[in-house]
Amino acid sequence: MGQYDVKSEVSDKYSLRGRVFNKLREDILAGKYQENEELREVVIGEELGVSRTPVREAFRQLELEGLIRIVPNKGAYVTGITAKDVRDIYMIRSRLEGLAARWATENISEEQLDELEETLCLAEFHASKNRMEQMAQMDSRFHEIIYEACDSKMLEHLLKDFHQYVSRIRQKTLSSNVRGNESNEEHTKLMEAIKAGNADEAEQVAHMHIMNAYENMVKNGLLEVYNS
Amino acid sequence: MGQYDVKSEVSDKYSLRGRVFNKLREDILAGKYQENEELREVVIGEELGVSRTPVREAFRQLELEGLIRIVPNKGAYVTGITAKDVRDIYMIRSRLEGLAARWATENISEEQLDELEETLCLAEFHASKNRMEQMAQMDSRFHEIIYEACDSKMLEHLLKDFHQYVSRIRQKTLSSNVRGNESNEEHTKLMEAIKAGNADEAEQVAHMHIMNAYENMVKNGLLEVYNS
DNA sequence: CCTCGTATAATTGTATACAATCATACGAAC
DNA sequence: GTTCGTATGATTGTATACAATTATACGAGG
Repeated sequence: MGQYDVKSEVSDKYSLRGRVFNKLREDILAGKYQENEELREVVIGEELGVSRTPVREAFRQLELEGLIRIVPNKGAYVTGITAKDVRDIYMIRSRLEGLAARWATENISEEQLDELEETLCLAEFHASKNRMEQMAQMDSRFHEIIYEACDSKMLEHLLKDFHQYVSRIRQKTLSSNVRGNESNEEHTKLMEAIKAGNADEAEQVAHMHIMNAYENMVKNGLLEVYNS
Repeated sequence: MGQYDVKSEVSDKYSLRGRVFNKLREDILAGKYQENEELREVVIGEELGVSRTPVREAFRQLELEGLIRIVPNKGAYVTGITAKDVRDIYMIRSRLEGLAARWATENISEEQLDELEETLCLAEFHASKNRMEQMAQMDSRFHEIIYEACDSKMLEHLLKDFHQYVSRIRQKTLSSNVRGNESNEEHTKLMEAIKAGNADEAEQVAHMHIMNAYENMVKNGLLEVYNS
């Protein structure tokens, strides 16, 4: 998602620009910068030991990714996330995850199905031991497998972008994850629909899964950090 | 949407980079370049009377917009669209247009509702006179009003990106538009659902509208230009 | 005739220099 | 004291110079 993009393989990792891009994205998603904090080209350049040119190019990409906002002749600022943004993302994701589940049902391979089961099993294990960090990791992996299995670079890219975007939230809300079991149950239902080849069911279950996740966040007041 | 972005206001129009970006985007969407045609930085720069720096920055953005593909140390190439890309876009759009219709139902203003009716009226007029070019313009405008009315910058940006992307197809298929009346009827149903405040109905109708548009393209063999 | 290696040219990647724009500080006028 | 205008500095925007990489041409060897 640049701020909402449609189709690219991004950022060769070994050019200076690629390194700047990846480093800044990582830092922003990790919460290193404050919202609306200004990023100066020379400062970032000095930190990474490069000139302004690759930094500027990385900035342009980060702007389209939606992570920073560039004001002409003024500067680059880290974008904030509002409660409404979070809502929008979850609603959009719910529809797209549904579609991904449908396509995954039609295209998933034996190996991917296997990995899905394995991931789910591990998630339940970690949930039972109350290891929320690892449980969340399995949760993410479960969704990623579906993105890959849906066999659409376009949809996969979109969903990964949104997922990344939302991970900024997780940074703040992970601790209070009380939805482990519920989430795993829904994953199980989804996997069974996919396994049974029931695309309509899979789409519906995946859709509701995201909607429920959002409802849960609201109910538990996890969005109240975004007051603006 | 760069290739799939999530949230940006793009490209200040008055910088050289912004001009390069807009010009190239326009040209690519208008079909000025062949698929996989190489874009050389100096050539583009000379054409527009600017140096390589703004051209390179524009390239980075166009890559994220999905209009070109950059191979490190090699060059920038205009991306092609395959029949599968078209299918993916339409399926994704069907879900997102549905969501946009839902939100529009909840947020649309009197003025916007008015403009919607007016646009629809004009579309029917042009259709009756067999003026497909103008009819298509009204069609686009109808959707745009909904994008704006849905009151979500994020969704609006996504849908406009996809719409733009798909407009490359229209360039090739507009002539054989035999769906004018059907399309207008569906628009009417959608508008009435919005007017009645029936969000569920609006989402469903908008969803089916895009699905039908796609089915129609397939049925009429309009995708056979994309053989790859 | 084909294959491979090297040399040359062309192109992209990065750094730096300069121009344009914007922010701040200071002082004059009221 | 407040307001406005100007001057200075800082920052971004663009152009150019140089480095690194890649493509092409050509010839030697088989």
